[in-house]
Amino acid sequence: MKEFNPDDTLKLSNQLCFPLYASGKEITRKYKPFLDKLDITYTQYIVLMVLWEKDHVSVKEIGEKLYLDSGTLTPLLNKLLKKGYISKKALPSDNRELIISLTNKGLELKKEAYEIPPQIAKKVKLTQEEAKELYRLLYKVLEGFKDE
Amino acid sequence: MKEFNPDDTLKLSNQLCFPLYASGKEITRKYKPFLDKLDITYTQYIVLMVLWEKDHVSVKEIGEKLYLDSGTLTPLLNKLLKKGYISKKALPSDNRELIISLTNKGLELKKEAYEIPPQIAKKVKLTQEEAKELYRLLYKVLEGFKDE
DNA sequence: AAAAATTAGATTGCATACAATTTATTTACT
DNA sequence: AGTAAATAAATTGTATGCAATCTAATTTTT
Repeated sequence: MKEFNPDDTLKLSNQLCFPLYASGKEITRKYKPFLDKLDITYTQYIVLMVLWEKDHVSVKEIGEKLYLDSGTLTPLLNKLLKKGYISKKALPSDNRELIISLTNKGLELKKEAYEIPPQIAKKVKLTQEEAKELYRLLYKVLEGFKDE
Repeated sequence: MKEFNPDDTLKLSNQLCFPLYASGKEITRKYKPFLDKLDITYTQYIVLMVLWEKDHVSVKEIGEKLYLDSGTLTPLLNKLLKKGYISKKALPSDNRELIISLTNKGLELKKEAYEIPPQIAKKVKLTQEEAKELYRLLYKVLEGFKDE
């Protein structure tokens, strides 16, 4: 029978957090060569993904979907604006809300992005079932964090 | 039978990458209140974890274990040095290598860190089996990335 | 041994992240 | 209506994270 050693809990190899942190970092890195061609970053890409799925959303809504706050989004949206992919407009019924919309150029970009997910999927060496289970577990972690 | 729609691949909800990115970000955020008490950040914490497990390692070795490069580690190690948790010394047999060692203060900090992993584990709402499977899958993703 | 190639860290520049604060606006309350 | 509370973004400050480049030291080649 193994003795319990408090040191063990502090081993990198015993922490779920570390592979979560590292794989999150590494997978976004895999996107870089593909996103470089579109001249956008990973975070800009997921913001565009939100818009491609549903146009005309507030900064707040983008932030909720992506777990990002205005400190990250404000400058990032300004970059997308400068690149001509989005436009901003205050909501008439509530001037505090800023509605983000895709420009034609931003919409066009979607076509070029189609190629990306399959290429990344190829790099992730999991079976269909494993990928599905990983997906389920990650969302369970994320959902579990919400009620605190 | 469902038709295949290319738009579907670009939905946030269909991408494994996004929950990986988001959960990695969110779980490190959960550490903040605990690490604030020790006056260290998450990245500083995992560097110390490497050292707590094996003292006197090179910057390169730390980087390999944590998937971080010198651009991240150099300034971060300088902060840990300033706080008095580590010391630096060039390897006599190879002056390019910088060996990082724990100070007594850095070693002492480990005792205060014992409490942290169990507290985080409590926040992750997974069963033991799920946590284990998630762990396995994440390492499989990380390992799969290595051979490219 | 001298030149070329490699390697370990440091540096620079750009892009997040996020806590905390501020500002403008809107809603709730008396 | 007038003030207080709440809300959405913007701003500020600190800490990564990484690509690209640079520098010094070491190894490999010729």
